[in-house]
Amino acid sequence: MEMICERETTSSSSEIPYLQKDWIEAQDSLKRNLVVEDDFTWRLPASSEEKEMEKEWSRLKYVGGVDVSFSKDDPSIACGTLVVLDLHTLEVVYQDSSVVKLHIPYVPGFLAFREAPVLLPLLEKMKTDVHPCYPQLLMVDGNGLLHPRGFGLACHLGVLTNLPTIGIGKNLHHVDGLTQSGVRQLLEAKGNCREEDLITLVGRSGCTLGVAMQSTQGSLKPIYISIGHRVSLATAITIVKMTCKYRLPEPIRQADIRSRDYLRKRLLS
DNA sequence: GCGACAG
DNA sequence: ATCTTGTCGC
Repeated sequence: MEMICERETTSSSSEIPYLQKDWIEAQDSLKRNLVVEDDFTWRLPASSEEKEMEKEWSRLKYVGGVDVSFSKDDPSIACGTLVVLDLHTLEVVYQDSSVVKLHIPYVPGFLAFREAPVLLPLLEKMKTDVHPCYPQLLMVDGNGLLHPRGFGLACHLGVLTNLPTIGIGKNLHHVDGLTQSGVRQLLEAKGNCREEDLITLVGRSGCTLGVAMQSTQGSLKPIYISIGHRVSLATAITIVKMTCKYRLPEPIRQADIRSRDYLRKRLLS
């Protein structure tokens, strides 16, 4: 005789309500290790004559980017991709992908539990191989502090890998009273919280959660930058600007493109 | 109660 | 995330 566990069937918003409690605990637990200030050994690239005087290893050079794409036929088939770019040339110097079957659904606010298991092995592999291009900083397609509990995918990956990370969102996650229309209004009103091509995202609580940046002249649609781990917002903005040839910073864009190509090649879809 | 909700 | 063609423009 086996016990039949009664499943929750009244909730239409989630198939697995009992797990979310565990997920929230996990996020709160990991968040205790979160660092939201500059905390790294390298410095930004030299811009002038000081170049000759500096040691190469002390400068930020290897910037990683991660993304996950999905099969159009089978949405549970995912391809995680890690790329590393040379910050100076913005060329891809390392690339790795892995196709896996996912069993965890996407639930807003819990993206990390779906995507981190795909991405972490790619980073671990590089680290155990002591690869010379192991990233000094990681850009993540997903938010960091800009999250319902202040601990999005970028923070999650940062804490688990102990890497400095920056969160990049392509759409605004409505959090702490922030809305797309509100952001658009601020973008148009070239006065208040706006400085040049970016506006600070301050939630109802008064916390600064990130910035919306019009990274390219041609695109009205901003990208949303937030702290991941061990990088201040000001530094995050500086680094994102250094890598934006197009709307998305190159590490994210390249991971995105190559992830999709890899899946297409392997599944002929 | 209803709608909103990163990828 | 993914489904989708052409098209306007530098």
